[in-house]
Amino acid sequence: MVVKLDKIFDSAARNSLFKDKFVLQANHTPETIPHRDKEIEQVAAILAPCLKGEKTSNLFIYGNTGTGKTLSVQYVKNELLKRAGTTPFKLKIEYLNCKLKKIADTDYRILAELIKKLGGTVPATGLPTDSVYNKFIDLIDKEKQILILILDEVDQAVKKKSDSFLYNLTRLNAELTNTQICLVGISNDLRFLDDLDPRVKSSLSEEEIVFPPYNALQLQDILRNRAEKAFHKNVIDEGVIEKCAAFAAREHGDARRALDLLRVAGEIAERGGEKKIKLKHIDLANSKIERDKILDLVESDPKQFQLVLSAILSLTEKNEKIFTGEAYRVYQELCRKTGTEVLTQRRVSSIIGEFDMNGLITTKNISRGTYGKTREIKSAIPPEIEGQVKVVLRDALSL
DNA sequence: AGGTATTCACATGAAACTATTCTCTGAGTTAGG
DNA sequence: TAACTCAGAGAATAGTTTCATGTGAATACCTGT
Repeated sequence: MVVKLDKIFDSAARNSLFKDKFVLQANHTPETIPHRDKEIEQVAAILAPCLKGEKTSNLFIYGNTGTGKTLSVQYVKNELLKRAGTTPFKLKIEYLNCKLKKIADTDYRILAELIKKLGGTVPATGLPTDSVYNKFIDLIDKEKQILILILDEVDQAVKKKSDSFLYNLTRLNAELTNTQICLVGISNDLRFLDDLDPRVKSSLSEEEIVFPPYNALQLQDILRNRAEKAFHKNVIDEGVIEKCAAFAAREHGDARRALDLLRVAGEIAERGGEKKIKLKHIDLANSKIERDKILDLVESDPKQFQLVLSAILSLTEKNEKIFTGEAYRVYQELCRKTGTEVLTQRRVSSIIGEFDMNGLITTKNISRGTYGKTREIKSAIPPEIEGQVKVVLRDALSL
């Protein structure tokens, strides 16, 4: 055993393809952001008045995941702060990601987090929300300053709660005497603004910027840029970058996805003891990412969901087409075996609906005449992963 | 033959219920003055 | 005496059940030829 491990460690140390893997990680901030000049300029133009001590318009930014929204805004933030040292008043810019669970998915938590970032303290729990608001107001209104709040993934914060939080924030300026607040909302859901209270909507989106997805050529640039720093020279085979970009472009131009792909491909090549990243590694990486995504999803689902999925998978073995009724019967069987309580068909039906949403299965409503109307269920899990999914399910359910 | 009525096996929606998590209030505690 | 802490009451939420209503077409049942 020891000998074997030694070998592994040795080879890992010897022929590392990576120079700096961190560059490919999602949270890395590069110095240059290719193909976003126009957007960055727009953002900067809108926020620039804050350098003169004026209140800027609230800004709302849309765009799919991996289109550089967060990156661009962070970049502008840093540039503004660099300049801010020379201004006669204070300029503060706070960035907050509302999606991080357990940190900021209720207005209380978001406020608590903001207060913490601004140097105040709040008990983790126990205070009424209004008093936290007041504390927040006190804290920022103590001195004359301009505060820019960047709320990343605002849609998440609003989806859970109501939009009252945003409403309060937009009205905040009225209560402040010294400080001016500007809001920058970032969201990847284009429809998000539509089901917002009109008052909030108009006030939050005084300005709007849309970040379009990257096309394949732009993705190539981005990848080349980063690959140069991430890998040693000449480790990337001909066409690899192009293929990476093409894959990611298919996925709505998601740059994050492209970088992941390249990184995982690198890891696979390295583990295989190869000196170069080849085209086949991209394919392998693609299916690995896909596989991990599915396995994660399956693993983190609640037990009842796993039971339903097990039922569907065990039926898939036997025949191509599955109907809700059959699936429900097998599911009941499984519940009895595992000693789990049986959910109603109504619920199982909506669980199946959720699987459809996640892309684990596909369903189609069909009518079978006298034999009723039902959903035709097909597993969308690639056959080569199915085995692993089953193992995960078996472990989780201790079958 | 051609038309329409029925019927199946669920889908889909809305409301009600329930267990768990959050928020809030006031009593008790601490610490500073 | 003001500020903090904490337990328990009450509110909010997520997950589920119950009840109600809808649905497309194969089949059964007419109806007049």
